[in-house]
Order: sequence, then C-alpha cells, then structure tokens
Amino acid sequence: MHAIHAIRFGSFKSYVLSQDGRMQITGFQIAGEAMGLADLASGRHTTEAQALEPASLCEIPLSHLDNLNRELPSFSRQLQGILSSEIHHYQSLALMLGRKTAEERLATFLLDLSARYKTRGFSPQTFSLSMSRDDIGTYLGIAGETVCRLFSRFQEEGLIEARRRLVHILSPDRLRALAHN
Amino acid sequence: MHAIHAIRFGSFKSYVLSQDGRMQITGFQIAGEAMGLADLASGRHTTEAQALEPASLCEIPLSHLDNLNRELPSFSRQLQGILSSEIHHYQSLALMLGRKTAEERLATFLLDLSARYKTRGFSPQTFSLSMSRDDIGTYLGIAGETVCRLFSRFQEEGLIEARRRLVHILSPDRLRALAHN
DNA sequence: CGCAGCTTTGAACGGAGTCAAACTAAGTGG
DNA sequence: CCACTTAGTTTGACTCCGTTCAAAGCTGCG
Repeated sequence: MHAIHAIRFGSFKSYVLSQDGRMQITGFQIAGEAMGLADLASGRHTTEAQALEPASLCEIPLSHLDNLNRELPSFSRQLQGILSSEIHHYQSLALMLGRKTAEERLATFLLDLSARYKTRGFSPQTFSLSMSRDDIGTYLGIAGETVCRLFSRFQEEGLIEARRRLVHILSPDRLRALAHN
Repeated sequence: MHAIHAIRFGSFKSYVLSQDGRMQITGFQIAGEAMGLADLASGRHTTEAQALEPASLCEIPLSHLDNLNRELPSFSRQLQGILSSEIHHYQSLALMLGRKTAEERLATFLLDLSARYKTRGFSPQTFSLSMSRDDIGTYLGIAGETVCRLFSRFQEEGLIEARRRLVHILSPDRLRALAHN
C-alpha cells in the first residue's frame, strides 16, 4: 500500500473477502468520498474496491498525508473526522447485520441512499441504482433472491415503484416505519 | 461529547442501540485501548460502553486532542493509525455478521481472544472470560442460547474445555479450521 | 438474432431464534 | 451456617425466516 484514493466521479463498491472467498460489501462510494482508509495502520490493503460504472480516481500518496499533517493541523482534524465517520458507518452496518431482519435492512438501505442523493442535490424520490440486486444482498448480508422478493413486496404494498435499476420511493414515511432505525 | 477515553485497567463492552432497543455489541476493550473514537466527527456520543469488572478510565478532552495535533505531528499519524485499525476491526466484524455461520463466529471469537491475551503476556490457552454468554451472542449477532450450545458442542468434540467463564483451548488448529478466516 | 447477465418467482430445506424449564453458582441476610 | 434470592448457564422442542436450488423472463448488446 502506498496511497489512499478519493473518487473524482463514478461510483464503487468496497468489500472484504474471507479466506474461502465469501464477500462482504462494506459500502458503496460516490464522488467526493475516500477509499482505502482502513489500511492506513497496517500498511497493507485488505479492502478491495470495484467500479460500478466508468469512474475516475485521485491518488493521495501516503507521503503527502504526512506532509499535510505536519504543515496543516486543520487537515489532521479533518482526516480524523472522516475516519471517525467511517467508523460510525460501520457501527450502523454492524447493528444492521447483527440485529435486523431482511425487511428492515432493505428499508434502511433505500432510505440511506435516498438521503445521500438528496444531500448531493439529486431527487430523493427517484434515482437509479448503480449496483445489482446481488450487490445489495452482499452488502446487507442477505441473498440476492431475498432482495428481489423484498423489492416485489415493497412494490405490492405501494411503498416503492421499481423497474430494474430505476427506483421511485412512494412512501418514505412507511418505509421509515419499517426500518426501525 | 467533550472527551474520548482510554482504559487504565479493567475491561468494557461497547455497543450501539437501535431505536427500539436492540443492542449490538461492537467490541470488548481492555487496558490500553481507546473508546469513543466513533464520535469524533459528529460530536455526539452514539456509542455507549459498560464496565465488565471494576475499571479505571483516563479522560482525554477534545481540546487536548487539538493541541496535540497542532504541536505533535507524530501524534496525528498515531491517532489516525488507531482510527484506521478500528475500521479494520469493524470490517472483520461485518464479514462475520454478514457471512459467517454461528459456528464460525464463535471459533473466530475464541481465537481472537486467545491471540489478544497472548500479546498481553497471558496464556493463550487458558483464560477467564470477562463477559457473559449473552454478551458474546450480542457481539456475534446470535442468541445467547446458540452460544451455549456451541460451547457444549466444541467441548464434546474436544476442541475446548469450558466451565462457566473459564476457558481452556485444547486444539487451536482444529478451531482455526472451523473459523474459516 | 441470439447470447450473456440480470432479475424474478417458486418450492423445499435447514440453521438459528424463541420460549420454556431445569440446573448451577454465588451472594445475601437471618 | 443455612435457607433464599438472583443472575447466569444449559438443554430441549418447536417455529420460522431466509437460503438454496432451479427454472423462466427480461434487456441490452455484439
């Protein structure tokens, strides 16, 4: 490992693998977010990432990090903030993977995505998923088939409208009620 | 939130709660380790911790952190390293909670503990758990009863010897084979 | 057109949860 | 020192959510 990366445009899935090849996706990153932070300490990349669409990266060599730390104390705090919020993300993920039902997981996931698109200036109701059903399952700790079934059920119940990757959130409130955040 | 904490002696369980009160234990900390790092960014404590035995804490006010960052660049890197390895821990946890069977989880947990005791100079084969079966389950994302059953099974199969909190690891190798790390 | 990769849906199975009861072990107070 | 309480552990029986395996349906692309 010699650098961390920031996304200029495009989106990625980050994941870890067990010895026998099982995958756990740890997050989906979009433009402006960082990747590879988990490995600052060890100096080895244990996380991998894969682009979900054409994308562009900005490489930040470790040596630059040291320089910035030395010369710009506000940078230190900022980086620590990014690391800290990453930890926060993982805490939510752990709560989800350890204690939530499949239904709660997908509801939470859709609301998270929605909120994220909103802060980026996109519509929080209508958006296009950049990842497959299988990817969603691999992130939520459930099978891709279960994700499909839930999409269908949410649709039957009038919570969302989904046609392949295109998602339309009809009732954020009822979705929030399902999520039990 | 006004400070983070380091453990002087004793041990803790850290956890997060869902709205409806479900608990996910995110880790067990022992002397020399830090707590509260997840909340540096938000400035609010979303993590809670509870002592598992008589313990003593060292409080580190946030203002001190800023001073240290300003005056001691090596401290910045060190703190970033701690944060980064915390992220690394959560990645393993996510892999465990998302993709492993109950059996694999407990085997992994016992080996982790064993390794941790070893680095602290204690016996890696024989140690006393500071947490209950329920706590272990709440950490591993399984029911306390399942933990009990697995303890019994591991014992029947000659992998460990456990009498209440006292654990003796008989066959680390076979345990490692079960863990599938 | 036809292939390849998603997505969707069905049927059957199984691992772990839940509920409940019995069994320690360690205090606590009379 | 013993009866009593309390918290944790262990085990059993039953249930159910989500997985697995399989087949069929879409969509887009070469």
